[in-house]
Amino acid sequence: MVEREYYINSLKRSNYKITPQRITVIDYVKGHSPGHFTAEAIYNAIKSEEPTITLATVYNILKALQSAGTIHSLEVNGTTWFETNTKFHGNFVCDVCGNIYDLDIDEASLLEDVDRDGNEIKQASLILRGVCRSCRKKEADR
Amino acid sequence: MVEREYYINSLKRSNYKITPQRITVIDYVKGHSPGHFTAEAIYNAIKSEEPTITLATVYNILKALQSAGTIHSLEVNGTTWFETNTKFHGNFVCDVCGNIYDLDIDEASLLEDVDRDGNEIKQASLILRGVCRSCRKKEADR
DNA sequence: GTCACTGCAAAGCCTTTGCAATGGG
DNA sequence: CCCATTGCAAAGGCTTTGCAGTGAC
Repeated sequence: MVEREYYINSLKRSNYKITPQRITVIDYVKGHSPGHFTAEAIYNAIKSEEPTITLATVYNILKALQSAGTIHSLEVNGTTWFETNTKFHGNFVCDVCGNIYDLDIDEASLLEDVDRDGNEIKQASLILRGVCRSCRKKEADR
Repeated sequence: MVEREYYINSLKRSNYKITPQRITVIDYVKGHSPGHFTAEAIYNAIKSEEPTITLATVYNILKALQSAGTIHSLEVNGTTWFETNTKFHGNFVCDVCGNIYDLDIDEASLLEDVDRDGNEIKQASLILRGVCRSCRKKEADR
């Protein structure tokens, strides 16, 4: 598992300060990795531990973590999801239950043949949609 | 170029009615293909021709076209972009100028090795981010 | 001591909804 | 004719902003 220090050092390297609120968010996402989180879900999960924190602060922290390169984000149906898996992969979104699953995909083979046309690619995000295994099973049972 | 009839027939096949407003939107996106449009940009572009149309109606029409399978959408920085290119490809978003460019990518080679794990994949959307050729040129000139 | 961060409230942006009137099939 | 669609206004969901007070370094 990735250590708390990894997130802290990355923040420091990008000139962010280490606050208790940031530690709490780090511990939460680190403890639930790999996974996919909305700002609100994180807020609800940690507010008992950090009673004065607000949703705006959670957004602020997630932005800092993202800018430090330790988390990624993806947008699905108008809401932003964050994930600790920064290695390239596919995010499979189930249109039935809304869950998001990681799918292994080789970035090299994906991008090696791309005609970049002079553009500089810094990041790639693959979103797949469909029906997940468990929802297909439920449908079959009806 | 794809004909107007293609969009109209697709709508009919999905039991949508053909209204003047829908024709106007179809003609606009068809005439600007391939390209990437926000609902608001389409609304602004066509409101002189269709003076009573509202943004809500444009959203409604885009939803119908998407559900009929003739356009795709992607979310970037909180706003939805629509495109007529329904063949799989990468959408390269320039983080400097905000423009979106299509990149050819072979879907087969991308997905052939994926362990689908029982999930049914219906759609794939690849968003790439970075700095586009023309913005790199501008940066180099400074 | 300074400047970034927090907490709070309010605003902002994009998109959807509710509803009466209209018109396409 | 009927029901989907339109136009309008208002609401809704998610995210950001402004600002005073606090605290990390």
